[in-house]
Amino acid sequence: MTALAALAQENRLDVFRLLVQAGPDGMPAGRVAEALDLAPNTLTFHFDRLRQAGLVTVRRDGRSMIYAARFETMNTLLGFLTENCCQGAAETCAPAVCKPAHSKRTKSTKEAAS
Amino acid sequence: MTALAALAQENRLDVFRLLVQAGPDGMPAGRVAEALDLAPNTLTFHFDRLRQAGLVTVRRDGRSMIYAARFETMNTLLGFLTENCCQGAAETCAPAVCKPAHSKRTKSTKEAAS
DNA sequence: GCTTCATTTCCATATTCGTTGAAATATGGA
DNA sequence: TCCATATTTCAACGAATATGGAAATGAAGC
Repeated sequence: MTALAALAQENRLDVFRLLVQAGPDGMPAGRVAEALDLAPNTLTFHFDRLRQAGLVTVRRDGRSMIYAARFETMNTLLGFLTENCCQGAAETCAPAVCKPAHSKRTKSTKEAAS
Repeated sequence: MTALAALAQENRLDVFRLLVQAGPDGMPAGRVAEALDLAPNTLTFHFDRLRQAGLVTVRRDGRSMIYAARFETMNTLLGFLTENCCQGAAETCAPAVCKPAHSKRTKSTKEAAS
């Protein structure tokens, strides 16, 4: 539910999409701010929401903060939404899966895919 | 986007789930209010949001208003979310589909499935 | 240690949201 | 016509949200 709410906001959805495109390596906050033309403090606010929802991870690299999408959570959300749709008839519903655009088969993506 | 926002609220999500369970024939507002223990005016507010998002339709039956889930819109939303996830690599992503639990193959559901 | 760069924290503000109570509207039946 | 039922409309309120400016924090380079 918090993941759903986190994505239900234009700017946050844009941020997440951008991070999905960036792939598992993520991308520094500053580049996101520049790409989406968002004030850095505003962006921090949205990052917090996304992180709280488990949709994003952060790590520090020098003075930059690198944010990256968590595909696992996105897949859980998609699973929840389809389950929601096909109550009691799961077999009639195709499962939805979210993978990095250019899969690098890292540890985390393997887990998410399993 | 409005569909995403519409579902990102506990009560509204519950309402939608209930309507999905109810299937294409839908269910009167009063029954929804009773099932979820929501005040009728509050419920109208949420129905409006869902309708605005195209997630729900209404028709009058006697003094009751019958609300029904629109699977088509839900499928569009799922499509959007997976597209969002598999940018440029759609073939690596399984499509998500939302169907009524007990498919009755009405005109509208056939359209949604196509 | 000082300065610069990247990001966050804090505080204020305007807006939107979800809910409620009271009154209005529409339908069906006696 | 009068009444009961089902739902909506309206006005109001507190809470949460999104955004902005100013100051603080942390890391790197001189």
